[in-house]
Amino acid sequence: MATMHDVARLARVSVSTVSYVLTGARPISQATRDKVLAAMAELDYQPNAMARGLASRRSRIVGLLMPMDERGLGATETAFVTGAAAAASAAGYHLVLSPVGAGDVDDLRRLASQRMLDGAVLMEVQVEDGRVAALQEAGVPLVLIGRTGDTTGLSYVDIDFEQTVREAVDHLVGLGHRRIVYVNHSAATIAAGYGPAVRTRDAFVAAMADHGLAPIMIPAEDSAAGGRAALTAALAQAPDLTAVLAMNENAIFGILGELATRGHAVPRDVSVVSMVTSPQVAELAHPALTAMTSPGSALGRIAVEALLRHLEGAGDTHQQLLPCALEVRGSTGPAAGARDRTDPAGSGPPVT
Amino acid sequence: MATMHDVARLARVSVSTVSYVLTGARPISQATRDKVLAAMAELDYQPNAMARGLASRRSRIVGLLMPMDERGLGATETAFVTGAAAAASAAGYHLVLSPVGAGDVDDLRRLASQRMLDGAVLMEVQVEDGRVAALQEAGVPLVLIGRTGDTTGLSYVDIDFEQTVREAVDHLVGLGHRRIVYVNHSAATIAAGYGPAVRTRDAFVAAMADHGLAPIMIPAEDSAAGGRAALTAALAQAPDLTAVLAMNENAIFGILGELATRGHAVPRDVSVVSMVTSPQVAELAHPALTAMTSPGSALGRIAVEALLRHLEGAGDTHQQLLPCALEVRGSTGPAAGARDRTDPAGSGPPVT
DNA sequence: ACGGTTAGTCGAAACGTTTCGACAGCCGCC
DNA sequence: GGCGGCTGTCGAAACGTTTCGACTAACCGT
Repeated sequence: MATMHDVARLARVSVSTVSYVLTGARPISQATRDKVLAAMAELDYQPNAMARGLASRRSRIVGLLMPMDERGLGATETAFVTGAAAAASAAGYHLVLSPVGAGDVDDLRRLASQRMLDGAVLMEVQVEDGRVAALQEAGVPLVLIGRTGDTTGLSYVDIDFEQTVREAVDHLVGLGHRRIVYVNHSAATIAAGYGPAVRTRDAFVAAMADHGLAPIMIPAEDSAAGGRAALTAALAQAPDLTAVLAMNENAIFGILGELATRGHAVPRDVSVVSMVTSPQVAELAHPALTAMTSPGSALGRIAVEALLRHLEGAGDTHQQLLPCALEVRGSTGPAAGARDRTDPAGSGPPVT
Repeated sequence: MATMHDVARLARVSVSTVSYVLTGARPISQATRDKVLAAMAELDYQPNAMARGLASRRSRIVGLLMPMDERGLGATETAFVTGAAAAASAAGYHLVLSPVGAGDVDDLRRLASQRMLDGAVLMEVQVEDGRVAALQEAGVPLVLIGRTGDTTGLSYVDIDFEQTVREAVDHLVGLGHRRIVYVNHSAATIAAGYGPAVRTRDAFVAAMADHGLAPIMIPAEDSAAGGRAALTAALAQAPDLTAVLAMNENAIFGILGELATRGHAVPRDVSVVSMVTSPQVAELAHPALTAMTSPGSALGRIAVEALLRHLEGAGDTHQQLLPCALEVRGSTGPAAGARDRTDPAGSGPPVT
């Protein structure tokens, strides 16, 4: 394995000159540069990452911190990971995947003190998330995918849940639906302060209120069984429901199954919209799900790019919300009897 | 940030003594050890990962190399990743995620020469995979998830496709099915030498032959649309099919959708078995899919553990096949008319 | 003609570990 | 009772970079 010394000797320059050619920290004449580059090429030189990291105090490694609980990742979270990995790689950085949840603050403190990470991207951020303080104390720049409660001075990228819920509700109301049930994550998840669950809940209440409608909300465990149970509960609470808006990628199939079991046809009897969903998942259902398509890998990419900008010295915070895009597929249609009904809220007829 | 020097000074010992306490490379008296540990605790000392890596020529970082193409990862591959990350983390190693496919051999050569990786786990291994040679030349230990064509001297963990296909076919034949269609990955994927596609194809032919049955095989693009097209093709080729065995996690929902569209009830008219599938995905279908449950995160964990054993100096190769476990759910049942039929192959009646 | 920049290069000192060689003391054993 | 072999510790030399200070030569404006 060739070192800088070898390159310097072959090019008949000093080691520092070789370094300057590589880093550009000082001007180097074209002639010298060419000699050095030729020597590098001949020796097939690659800088030693550890030595570089030690001397420069920059590892060129960023961490992707995510809880690694029970069930692994959904399709949406997986897209964050691949987007982040691709962006880091494209910028010449490395991405280490660390199973560090909001609870593992001690592990994180240890990790951060090792000076292995130039910066970190946090996934699955809770409204109160100890990881933020731990990293800040260790002086590790960070960007969130998601948001804590108080985001002053913090950089984040998140889904614009307010906007997403509003569009979904508008779509359903536009189709004439009035009795709309919102199926969220589990009660425990909501209580734990999981941002998407909390924010969509509030946004749903607000969006329904804007249309003069009463919000009906049911929590669901993240599983097909949870979805079935949720739909059963929903029908008990609102037997006349005509639409379901679901936040829960895992429960949605249980909801569809239970609807089928009970003989409710989709979308004739009940319309279904899935929120924050990847197109692949939406296509799995039959009929394919009308869904709010999540920005997916773009979110991971933007987070990493913002982090790298911080590492290059940019001091400003990057705060950005991306909406999910409504993609109408086969699971939504006009509300049963919508044509016969007057529309006191004034939401116009379905736009085509 | 405290360094070893600070610890040494506080404990009134030499720097090397502190190092020996940490690494255990030489014996240290209990009294000295206690002094040093106390000093470390007081200063909240954490070793600098870069310095350690440089001096020891071991980064404690392992790479997880996977192509990062179009569609991202399926649930099964995601499980590999989380399993690998958890195992690495538990052993005090870090796991870097590198988008390096079988084609990006030059990138990999560069990465390997940087001496950042102590070892690597390869995912999505092709039958001919240039990454193996690149890593071997760079002297980077590796473990495959999957297999190349020639595995002499190579460590790998893979799914036992032969066994898995055999069990799936036995299950269907045991239910009286004779006309069984195998839906594989796309023709291009098979042609590219993607191991799972090739091995299951061969295993299906063999398993069917053992039962005296003719294999019917259809490739499918990895999408719902691909599944629909495949089923259409299958029915054209074998209108009397009673069972579908599908390798393709993405196509399976298209197959189910097309069956529903054509009025074939599952499992009354057609039984469906999904291969190498995670339980969560199997539960998404209605009825829930009878499936060969993939070892999931265990595969990633075992691969990393084998790699770390190599790094600790173990010279033997680790070659292991894990079968998928048959989990009978609602998508399989007796073949239509099976009771009236004699069974010349001697496969007994369905076991209950 | 002269101080003041600037471009270009060099040597050496970090960076924070691990590891090698040396050595002191002690034990047990022919 | 000298000797080989342990145990425990130390000092110093790596490991392969980056970066700082210094130096030379050329060039500028006056």
